[in-house]
Amino acid sequence: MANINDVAKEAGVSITTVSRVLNNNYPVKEETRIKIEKAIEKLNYKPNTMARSLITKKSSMIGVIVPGITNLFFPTIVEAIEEFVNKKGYSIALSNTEGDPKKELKLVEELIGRQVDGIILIDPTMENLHKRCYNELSKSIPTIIVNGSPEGYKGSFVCYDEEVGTQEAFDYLLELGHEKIALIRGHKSFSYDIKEKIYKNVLKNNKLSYEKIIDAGKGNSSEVIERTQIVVEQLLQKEERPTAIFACNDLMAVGALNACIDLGIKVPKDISIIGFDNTILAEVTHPKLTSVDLNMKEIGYRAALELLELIEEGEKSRKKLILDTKLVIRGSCAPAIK
Amino acid sequence: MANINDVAKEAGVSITTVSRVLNNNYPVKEETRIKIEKAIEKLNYKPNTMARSLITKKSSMIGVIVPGITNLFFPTIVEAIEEFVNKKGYSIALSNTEGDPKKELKLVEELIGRQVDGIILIDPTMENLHKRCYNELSKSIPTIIVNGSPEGYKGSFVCYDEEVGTQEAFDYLLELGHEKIALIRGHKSFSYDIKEKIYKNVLKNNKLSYEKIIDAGKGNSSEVIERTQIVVEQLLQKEERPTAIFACNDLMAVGALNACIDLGIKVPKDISIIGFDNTILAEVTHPKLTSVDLNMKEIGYRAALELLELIEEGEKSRKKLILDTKLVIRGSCAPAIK
DNA sequence: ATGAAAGCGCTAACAC
DNA sequence: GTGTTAGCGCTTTCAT
Repeated sequence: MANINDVAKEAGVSITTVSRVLNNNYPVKEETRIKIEKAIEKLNYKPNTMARSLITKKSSMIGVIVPGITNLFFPTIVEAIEEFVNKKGYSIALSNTEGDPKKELKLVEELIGRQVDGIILIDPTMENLHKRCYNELSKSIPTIIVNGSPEGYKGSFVCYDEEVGTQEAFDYLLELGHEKIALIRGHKSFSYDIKEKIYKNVLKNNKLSYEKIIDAGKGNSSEVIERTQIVVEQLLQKEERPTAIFACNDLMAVGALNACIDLGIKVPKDISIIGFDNTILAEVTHPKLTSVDLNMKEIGYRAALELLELIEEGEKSRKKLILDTKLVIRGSCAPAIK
Repeated sequence: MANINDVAKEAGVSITTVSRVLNNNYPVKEETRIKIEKAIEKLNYKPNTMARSLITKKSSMIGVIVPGITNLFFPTIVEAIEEFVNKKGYSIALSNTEGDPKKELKLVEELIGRQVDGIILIDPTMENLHKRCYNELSKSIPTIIVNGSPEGYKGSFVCYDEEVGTQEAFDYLLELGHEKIALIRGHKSFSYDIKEKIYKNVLKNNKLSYEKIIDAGKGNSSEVIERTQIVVEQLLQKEERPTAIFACNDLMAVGALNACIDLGIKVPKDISIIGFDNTILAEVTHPKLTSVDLNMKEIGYRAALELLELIEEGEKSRKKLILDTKLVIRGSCAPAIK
């Protein structure tokens, strides 16, 4: 690969002058500029970003860390980040933790070694968050945490208000007259815990005695659908049936829906099902799922926006951004049958 | 940020020695090593990957370019790439072209400027492919093209055999006795064209006179579902109805399915629907969709494997890898009613 | 308007 | 086993 020296030689000028036309930051005689541009063209020269970054201390790279690219809503966040950041001249380095706290930490180190200008950490593990791993980090490099429990984290973050969104979903079910509501959740995660907490509050505050919490196990891909279907079928064959099911994500809602269809139970006439995350799945089922929208696109956009501000204007103060969720009403809920 | 000089000073040795314990490539006295390790720890020193790469001419970065992260199957490929490559000590830089040929070219240049060790170009635009934009590229830097039409491209690639997969799907419908098959496709793309070609061949070879090609328009997200639903509803209300629908992707298959459900047409009893791509959508509908699996995970894995081979062992010869597709039979197809 | 030279943080000859 | 030094490709003073 040709370097700046080759170009300078080819054009018969010094490397300084080449650098000047490259960066267009000092006056260069039109004639010289043209000579240099021709040389660049001829040699197919591309400036070495790394050498440049070494001096300028700016890599124009943003590190983005996700727990899993195939989780249905992360691509939306990542796309929004990429779009915004790219317009401002940055690229993204994407890493996948697979939910492993150790790998998460390792990847952060790696990104720092690569001199990224900032890091967006999407849904980091509770473990690392609780160990306060990221407080120091956020002081040494611009960092935004997305959608983690902010608990104990002293840096900037953007998240959705899971509590409010959950509450809104339950309120909707209550309005429809449901008194026997089951909750489907997955294995340990802050997100499930908080929903369970609200669920229990709702039961208490409304003096509802029916309480059923079902665990659909681990994972975020299609196997959760099958597993949910099995446990929900068991639930529905017991004597006291819920009139509504609150699923902690859309995958579980689909599983619940399939269980109903297979048992000949009509949704929403006999049972209402409400999902969470409002992924594309909610638009695919029949009936379409009523689901809580997390506004992932906006979250990605805001995270990127805040990060670039942090990078370009320095940390003025910690930013906490809590975005609204929105209940998207489709066809999977109906008034409770008395 | 501390640098190697700071560490050397702190430990009272030369930077060379520090470099040696960092890379663990030359013998260093145990005592000295410990001193240095302590200094590294104390200063929270992380080697600057860029400076290192400048010398070694190796960035350990792989550039991955996709037309859209939110397309349902790209995350699967990307994840497979990330997983493999990461084990071998590489990271990935991910860019999104949004299907724009200009942006695609720009992003390639950018990655080269960043000194990536190799590039995986997923589903590049026909436009750039036809302009032979990537023949030179593949000579100057290890490059794998995934899933493009290899036509005219002289470098290495891995793709699935769309023709065979499509043929297999049609054969399956024929076996089931279908003679009136409609095709739903989207706007111009190699992938749609090839399916249409096979479709027409099938009709000709089997002397089938029913021919219906429906265009569901652009895009790869949920709006395609709605649009397909509308056009399919129109189709089904005409006098001569197909007994089977071949959808060029799962989104379109879902749209077709929804159209049937809304019109009270039973799937698969009255109409069979076959999808393509075998995304998670195929497992979500009811009935579940019979769909052609493209083996995206394997594709990602093989692309990464071939690329690293290219990088580490040099280009021995052009590799063409054509992977098998697999028809996944679920519940959306049944024998034709006569 | 242009060039010479220093130096970003690191590795790799080469000495000792 | 350790240090000195050159230099990767570039930007940036400082001269001219």
